[in-house]
Formats: sequence, C-alpha cells, structure tokens
Amino acid sequence: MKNIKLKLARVEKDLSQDELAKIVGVSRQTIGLIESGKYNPSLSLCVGICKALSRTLDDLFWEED
Amino acid sequence: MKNIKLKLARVEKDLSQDELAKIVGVSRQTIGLIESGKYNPSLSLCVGICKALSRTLDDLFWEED
DNA sequence: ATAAAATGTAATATATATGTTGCAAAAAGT
DNA sequence: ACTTTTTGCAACATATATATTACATTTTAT
Repeated sequence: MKNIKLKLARVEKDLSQDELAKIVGVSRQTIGLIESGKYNPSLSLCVGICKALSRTLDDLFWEED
Repeated sequence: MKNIKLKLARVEKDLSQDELAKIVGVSRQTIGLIESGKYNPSLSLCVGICKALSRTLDDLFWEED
C-alpha cells in the first residue's frame, strides 16, 4: 500500500523526492518506490528518512490495525 | 549496536529467539542477529516483530539522539 | 555433575533492496 | 504554449538481508 504519510511529511518540508533522497543518501527512485509502496525499505533507511523529516518511525511507518 | 529493548520485550513475553522467529516467520538466526545489532532488518520484519510482542516501532526500534 | 535448551557463529545459497542509466509522462512555473 | 521540474517506469547490475545447515558455547533444569 502507498505510504501517504511519508509523502505528506515530505511535501510539508517542501522537499522533492530527489532532494530528500540526497539528504538521506539514496537514489530518487528508492524514495519514489517507498512512497508508492513497492519497496520494503531497511530499518536504517526508515530511520534516516524520519530524521530528515523530523518525525519518528511510528509517525511515518506504523499502521494501526 | 545491540537492540536491548527488543531482547527485553521478548523475554518479558517469555519467548525464546526460536519461538519468536517461528511466530514472525523468519529463522532463529535472523532474530539473534537483529538483537545483537549485526543486521539491518527490513521494515516489514520490524513490524512483524512489533506485532508479535505487542509493541510499536518506536518502542523497539527508535533511538533518540 | 549431567542433560537439555538456548544462543552464538560460520559457510554457502538465494531473494530482494538499492543503484545506475535512460526515457516518458505529468506537474508546475513563466 | 512553452520550458523546467518532478515523478513514473523499465532493464540490468550490485550489495546485503535472510535461509539453511551444522557445530560450539552458554545457560538453565534436573
């Protein structure tokens, strides 16, 4: 499923996928694929994204069921 | 670095590494390596572990700095 | 002390996250 | 309308998470 919370947090910070990717140190495609729910990212990458966007893991990657 | 919070949550539930591994659907070694900090697990595995231990991502995998 | 269970570690194999390049489509700016 | 930026998508290459098997070590129970 798509990660809409991640996309929202990114646009709230006024960052493009490419800009966020450069901050985190991955490729633009990786960010795009995570947002579109086609990748299962590593924990360290999730943490890097969270820190770049001033959020926590629960904020961006946790889904209640 | 070792993930002591994960190990504590596991023993609080009275589960061995092998038992947790079976619940989550991975090998015993994978759980051991995550606890000892030698693996960078995938997000879906982290979520599976959290649900098996009734915790959230922030509980087990987030470190303030 | 002994046996059983739990954990650590290592070798090799496989699946998949991620990188790179390139191009197309869509969105935004002028 | 036109240009620029942003995003999507595909093919191939590489790195690494994870599986499997086996054995050693430690911990726990008897």
